[in-house]
Amino acid sequence: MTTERMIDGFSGKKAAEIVGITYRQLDYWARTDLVRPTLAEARGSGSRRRYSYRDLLELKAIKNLLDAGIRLETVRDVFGYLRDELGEDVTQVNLVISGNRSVLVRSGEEIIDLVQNGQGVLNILPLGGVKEEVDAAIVELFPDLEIESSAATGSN
Amino acid sequence: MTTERMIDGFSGKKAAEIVGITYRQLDYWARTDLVRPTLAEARGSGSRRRYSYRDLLELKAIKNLLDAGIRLETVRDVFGYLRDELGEDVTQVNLVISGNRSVLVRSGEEIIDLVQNGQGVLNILPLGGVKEEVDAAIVELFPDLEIESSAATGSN
DNA sequence: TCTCGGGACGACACCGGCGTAATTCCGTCG
DNA sequence: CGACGGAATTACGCCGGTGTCGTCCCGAGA
Repeated sequence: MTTERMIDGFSGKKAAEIVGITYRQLDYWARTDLVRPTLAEARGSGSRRRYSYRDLLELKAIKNLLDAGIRLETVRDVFGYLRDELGEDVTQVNLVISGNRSVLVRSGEEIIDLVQNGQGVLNILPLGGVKEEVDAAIVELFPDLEIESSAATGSN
Repeated sequence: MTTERMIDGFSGKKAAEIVGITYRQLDYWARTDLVRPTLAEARGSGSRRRYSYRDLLELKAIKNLLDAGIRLETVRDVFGYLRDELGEDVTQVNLVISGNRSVLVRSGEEIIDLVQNGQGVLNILPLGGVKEEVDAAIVELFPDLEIESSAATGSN
């Protein structure tokens, strides 16, 4: 607050800490167009990326998929679809990945149907948990940051 | 039938064809102790592996997990657990992989519970489908082989 | 405007999971 | 018994996904 107002968002290092990935992964994903910082891209060596709160949600969702043993290649396909549908009501929605197809599902009933008909393997990621995990990590690591349920402010 | 009776089981090449993987994968998996032929191991160059019908089920289950984008490393962990539980009633049972834990689940209700409590990602593989797929592939590729629901005879 | 530090960039290495040959046999059949 | 075909073995290479370093440079602070 010394100057006037810090730029919103999170630095690369902080984003990596919050979602629990290495900086190398964050960097690699940014370069290969998996998750790029929406607030500020890198413009050459020495510049600084700025990640939005929604970027953190995507990063955390990816982290969860990786922890579940999903290949990064598959994650790329999934988020090609998911990026459009990822609205503001991420709460209580489940992401279902069936082979190379991805669907957003609300109720548990729909999931049963998919399992019944289910050919192939279903990967189910509860997106609500993602938001909770990110928020928890923020208050734990950087308690001074304000969180207002789907929007946050970051400082360096 | 010229000699007397062919040795039961499937050759490596046939097993690979039936489950839809490359021979190189089958070989690599056998050497790295993911799926080894139960009827006859390799005893040096020139020898021949013999795979049982249940081996085919495991191979096909693995193939399905790979197609779903699961990392082979994770598959290894899963089958460390699954190999004991993989009884004869593989029909209509679902394999649920939660992180590094794996569970066998019968009804769809239990799945919903898991999703509701669900932290992390759930991978669901319907094992019944595996058996159907293998049987179908056998009759399609080698119609002369007899299939008796959970036991089969192979010739070269 | 000078400095100084953090962060992007580039090159390199490494390991897993195969593909692609060439090689070496075992088995079986004539 | 001698040859031949099919299958296991070995060697080599490739590519994806990171870890590790060293370098370079932007940006904030004074």
